[in-house]
Amino acid sequence: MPELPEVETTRRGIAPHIEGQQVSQVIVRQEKLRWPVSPEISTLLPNLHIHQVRRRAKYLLLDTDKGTLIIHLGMSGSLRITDASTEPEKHEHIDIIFTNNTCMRYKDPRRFGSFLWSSSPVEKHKLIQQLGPEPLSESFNIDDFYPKIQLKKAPIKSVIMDGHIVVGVGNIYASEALFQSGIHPKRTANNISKKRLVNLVSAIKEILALAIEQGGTTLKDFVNSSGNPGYFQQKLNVYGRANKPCLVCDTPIKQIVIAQRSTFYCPHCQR
DNA sequence: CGAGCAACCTGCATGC
DNA sequence: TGCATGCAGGTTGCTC
Repeated sequence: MPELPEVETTRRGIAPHIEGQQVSQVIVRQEKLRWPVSPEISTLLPNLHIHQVRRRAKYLLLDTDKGTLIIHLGMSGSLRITDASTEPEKHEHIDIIFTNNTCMRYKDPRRFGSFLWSSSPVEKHKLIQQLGPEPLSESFNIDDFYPKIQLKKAPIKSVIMDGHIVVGVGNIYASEALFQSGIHPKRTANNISKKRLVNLVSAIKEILALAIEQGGTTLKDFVNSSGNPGYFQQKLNVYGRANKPCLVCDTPIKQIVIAQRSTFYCPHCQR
């Protein structure tokens, strides 16, 4: 499920339950994720306090005195808050249990996610260090974006999904942002006017911000729920709407493949 | 170096 | 009903 808005929604859902809490026990039922679960999560994390839950790109960062737990939800990962006495369901691979018996439980059927440990500072960690700007921050702006784009002759959709350029734009919102800004997903990145790229930057910010805002409404269900915020009933204009009429011009939406990922666009609205 | 794509997994919808 | 196939919200790291 996780695109950036889902990860941020997860962060907001778990933070009030675990910030300031002391870990009492960690249970790893399945250590084979995208990478093996770091052993420090079993050996070092117990007895430490979680000071803060942060997000960088689609990574959740749980800070302690001795380092940071880096969690990525991959394609199918989710976290929920439950009680340590509840029985784990299928594919619930990891429990972080706290001294007040709260349990943060990780479920991930496809196991593309990760639980990694970083001795502080986490900003130096291999996976974190190379990340581009946060889409919702000032550091993602046209003055930095435009010159970077001039070096790219890949399809614009691939470029906005490249975490070195900007983080957090996943497959769904890439299609949606390009529709909103009227840009054909296959258009060569360095062949787009600055004016249109200004619109693209705005579209990415608006779409992600709206999705996060709507995700907030699901937070009340975070405890003892699936913990899966889903798609927020967000109105998707093109994603998943192959052959259906464009909501603007009625032209059938097209589905193509770019860089092995399904891509949706309106051949009339997007050039 | 950039671009393309194989790989890591399970679940689910579809078609024969 | 059973089985094969294709597809799925991510990202690294390999090849060319």
